[in-house]
Amino acid sequence: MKKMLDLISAEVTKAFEDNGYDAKYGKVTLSNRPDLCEYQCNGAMAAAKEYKCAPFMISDKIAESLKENPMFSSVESVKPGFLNMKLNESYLADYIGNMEADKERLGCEKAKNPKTIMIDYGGPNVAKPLHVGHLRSAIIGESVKRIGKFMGHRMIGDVHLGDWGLQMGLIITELRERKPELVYFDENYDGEYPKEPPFTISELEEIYPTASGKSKQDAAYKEAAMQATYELQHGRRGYNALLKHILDVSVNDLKRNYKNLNVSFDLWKGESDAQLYIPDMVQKMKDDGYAYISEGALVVDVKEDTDTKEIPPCMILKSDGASLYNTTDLATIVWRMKDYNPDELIYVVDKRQELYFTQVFRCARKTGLVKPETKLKFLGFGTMNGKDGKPFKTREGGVMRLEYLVSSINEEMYKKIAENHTVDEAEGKETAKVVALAAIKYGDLSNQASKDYVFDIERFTSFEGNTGPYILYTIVRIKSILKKYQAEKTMPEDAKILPAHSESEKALMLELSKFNAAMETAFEETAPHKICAYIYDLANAFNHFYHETKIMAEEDAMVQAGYIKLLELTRSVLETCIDVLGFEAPERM
RNA sequence: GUGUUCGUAGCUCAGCUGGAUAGAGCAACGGCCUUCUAAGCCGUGGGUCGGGGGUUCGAAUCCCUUCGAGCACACCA
Repeated sequence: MKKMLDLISAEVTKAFEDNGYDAKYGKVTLSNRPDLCEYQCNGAMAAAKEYKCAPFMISDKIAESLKENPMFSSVESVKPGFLNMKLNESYLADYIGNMEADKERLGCEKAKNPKTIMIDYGGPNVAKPLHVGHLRSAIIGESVKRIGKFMGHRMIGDVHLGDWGLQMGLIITELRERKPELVYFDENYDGEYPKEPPFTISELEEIYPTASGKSKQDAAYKEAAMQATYELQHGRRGYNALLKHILDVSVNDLKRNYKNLNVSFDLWKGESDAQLYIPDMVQKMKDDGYAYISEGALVVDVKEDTDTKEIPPCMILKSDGASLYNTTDLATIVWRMKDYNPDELIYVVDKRQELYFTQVFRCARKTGLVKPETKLKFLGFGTMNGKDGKPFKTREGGVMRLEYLVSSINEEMYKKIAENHTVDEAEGKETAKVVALAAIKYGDLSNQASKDYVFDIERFTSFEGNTGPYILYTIVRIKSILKKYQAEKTMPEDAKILPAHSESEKALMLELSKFNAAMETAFEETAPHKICAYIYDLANAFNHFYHETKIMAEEDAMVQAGYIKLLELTRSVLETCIDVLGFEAPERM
């Protein structure tokens, strides 16, 4: 279905043309004065200059032309040259009826040219627990992925594990100190390595920080870890077998954690998967004359004339010849292009890495790692701060584990539920989990991704006003009426959505009609917060309607059936939206 | 120092491809549950959109300047 604004714009544009004015002035926008009208066109004021006459002379003519148009219930030309329009109720009801009939898409067309888009989010480190810093990437990335999928694109989410580098050497070294008898450390061993890992996830999570601490104190220990890293990266069998165990144990745990957040990845690739591609890539950069030695390191210049500041070159290899983060990220682009040939790559990363990614993107483009038309997008997000405006920490000042954060919010939520209703404990806990996740995700996504935001647990668990729980509550109310209707009545065969009987019903319909535009905009601007803003408006419109209209008490069966259809559509739209945001609604709350 | 992002109600945030009276939520105050879930609805108070200039018929929005804050600036990731 075409977007409502486009349909209206088409009519208004035609009126401009019929009166001899340029089509470009016919653009219609949502009204910013809902008390006066629903839609407005300001083109007459802009056109006044070109046609050298008073703006209202133009708007008067346009209004006259549109007077008989069945699309509108009123068209007015006002003061300097505004064109104010209200939609005809029957026209609107038809539009909403078509949305309701389109169960799958709810009037939102899929992209005409579907793209393959790879999205890099998550970025957890192996052997380290997820902490609050990983939350935003997961939440935002998941939502961007789902929005793209809904719009018909092929979205491929890659977790991009941090599974390479010194941290692995550290773990191996510490393990060797503790259990030197393990076969992995016997260089002469050439048999099969055991299938069972020599540690559990909790041991692993304890080993890493211990090793990291020791290496800072003890130079010899650090040297050993670096040596282990080197040997690992140069194919020592036992170490690679250990790496596999570390990965397995860690990834299983990560999957469990992400599942709790309703986040999933199509690919569980890591930095280690890119290593294979490094030698050829580096060689090619040298051969093509892009890479050269500067201050001992191999670099590629990425300066551009339009830069307002000096952009340092992109470093490919350190002066000791070792690879670094850049190398891995570039090599990751190599396999992504080779295996998936994406039209676009999106990185959902902390915004502090912006300069770094500018370098990587330019280098990839310059050296031909990607095609000229491949889009590379940096979606930087801001820091999650505590109530004091400083980076979120535990009370003791440490990094807060994500699992801990989530479970403490779950508990708070359960308390609130238990206060409000008498519920069976199992159901209450389950509901608490669902509502808590909505609170966390909506709280994050309703802010612009690029801004820092304050994560205030109290506010998030208070669930009043513009929050996830408010949206869920609205859905639950709708479900409740629908259930009741289903139990007591049968929907007439020819039931359909009727022209609005009240202002609040029309307002609800107008909000519903914005669905396709909201989804499209959110995709184009990779802006989940626009979906949040939309469903908040929609939920408000519904709640106004709800309070004014006694649906189950309605005596006219056709009118009542029309209401029910309207509610079904409202529920579908809300549920589709929260689904792309990455959470869901319970049956009751 | 250079660059960059930002500064909107007491607090947390929308609005920013220029439009008519700058919007929400929280907090404060006042109404609404014998009636589809009051996690709701209705209402009141609260603003020199950091300051100053400019462009324009018209600026929170665009440009310049200034003050203030955050962040980043090649061998970490």
